[in-house]
Amino acid sequence: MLSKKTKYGLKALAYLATQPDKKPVQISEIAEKENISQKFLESILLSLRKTGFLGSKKGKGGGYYLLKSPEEISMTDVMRVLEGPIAMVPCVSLNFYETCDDCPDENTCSVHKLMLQVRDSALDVYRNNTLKDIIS
Amino acid sequence: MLSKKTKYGLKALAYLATQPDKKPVQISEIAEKENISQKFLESILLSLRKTGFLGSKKGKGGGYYLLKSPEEISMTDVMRVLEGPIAMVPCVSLNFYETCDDCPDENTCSVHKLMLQVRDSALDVYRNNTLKDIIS
DNA sequence: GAAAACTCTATTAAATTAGTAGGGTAATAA
DNA sequence: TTATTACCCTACTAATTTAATAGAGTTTTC
Repeated sequence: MLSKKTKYGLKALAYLATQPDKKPVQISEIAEKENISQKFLESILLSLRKTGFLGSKKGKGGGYYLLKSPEEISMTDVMRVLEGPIAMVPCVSLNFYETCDDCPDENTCSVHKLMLQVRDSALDVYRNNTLKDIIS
Repeated sequence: MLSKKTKYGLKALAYLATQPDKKPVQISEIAEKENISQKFLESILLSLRKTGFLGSKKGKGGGYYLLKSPEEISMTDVMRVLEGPIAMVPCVSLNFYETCDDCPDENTCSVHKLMLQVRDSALDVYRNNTLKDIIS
């Protein structure tokens, strides 16, 4: 299940991407328009800023804005930052790999075999979508 | 993230699928070989029996066995029973559809658009894999 | 210098997960 | 028929994660 954090983060990014110019948008505006708890959104935007997706400007007339253009923002990167691993089990994760403590051999594990395919198919989707692709 | 329930359920099904004949296999044997808590496995096998994947036999020499041959068991069905919805958000779920309370319009929702593709790609994988395909 | 807006820390309520405990019931072989 | 084996069921719980909420603090800009 997709976490609210990811959902809200994606919506906020999409909202910023539809802005005509690069003028900062206030948290309160995004929160209201996208029906998101302002405080929760605050922490999400903060993490998107720390990971290089957003810039922020303080003071009057401040807010958040995209650091890159929407077509340069890959869903792969966004999902990894917001949701974490794309794989459904750590033993098939590219960026968050871990061995399973219960599994004696990955190569003969049926779960591994299936989840590898699921990961690849999900990666395909994310790699083929930038922020520009998903805004209406 | 894949739940342990699903993981264990898949492993148990795979274990049963590799049995030479259709002789019932005891819970204790599967639990031991696959490193699964016996009691937890018990509840998982029970749900697989109630949903028509497994048959069981009581008494001495009893246990669980597959009701169909491995190539007739689709991962789509298994995943839906063990893990629940394949979609990451209810608004793109085929079997567990729900509207999002926060979203005014699905058709213009970026999250919806992206998750629809993810669901379809996952479904593709599950539809193309039977139990037979994932056993080594 | 005051208002606007971002930043940070801490706390919490609810939900889910992954078990654990323990007894009860049914079927089979001997 | 009787002992054993193995399934069946309910209830409880510890740990973790999620989704906030509260409130104070800091920085910037007009």
